[in-house]
Amino acid sequence: MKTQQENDRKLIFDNEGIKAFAIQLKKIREREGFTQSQLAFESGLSLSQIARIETARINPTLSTVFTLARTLNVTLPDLFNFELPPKV
Amino acid sequence: MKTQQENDRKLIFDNEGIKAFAIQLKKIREREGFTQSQLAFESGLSLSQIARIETARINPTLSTVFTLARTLNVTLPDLFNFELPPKV
DNA sequence: TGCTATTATAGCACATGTGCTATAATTATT
DNA sequence: AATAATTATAGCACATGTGCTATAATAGCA
Repeated sequence: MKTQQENDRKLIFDNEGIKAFAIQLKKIREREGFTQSQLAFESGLSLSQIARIETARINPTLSTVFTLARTLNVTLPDLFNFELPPKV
Repeated sequence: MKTQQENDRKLIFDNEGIKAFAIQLKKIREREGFTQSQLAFESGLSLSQIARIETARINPTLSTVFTLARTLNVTLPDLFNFELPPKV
């Protein structure tokens, strides 16, 4: 019976970066005049996923982020125009 | 017995975007003078993961990408300074 | 040509992202 | 306050990202 993390694999979850992205997404979404619901519908992503991203509960994939950028009609440098906080 | 995809869940895998990012990462990595191996070691990511990203085999998470940006010492707008291809 | 460094593949196990559905909590509107 | 709109949580199932290890393929270089 294996207990959790009995080995040495270390997964990275970048809390600081994920939080910063959450704030940025919310800012851009509101700037572009979308509700979470609209963004979900138009992007094909699920509403729960949008909420999870904006509350920094999850670590989204690039595919998800790219889909958001396309739907919001913003460039990647615009969407990623924020300072990446240092790892704590 | 469930067969694959007997339901309607559609997962997005943004082939075009992932490929564009693969090219960009390789470009930036070489520009910054890293081998895949060095980048892996210094970032704490696995070498296989770096290779998988640069060959567009996988859809990395933001945490992974943020870790790469920090190690390569580039800003996010720099790392994401490429055109997102339209979804086909 | 061989040797070495570098990059790419492969397979496994585990962790987790995502869709879906439902519900709760919060915020805006009247 | 009451209602509606919006956002946040939760739980499940499935797909897949990631680390690890090993090996193969390729590229540079003597």
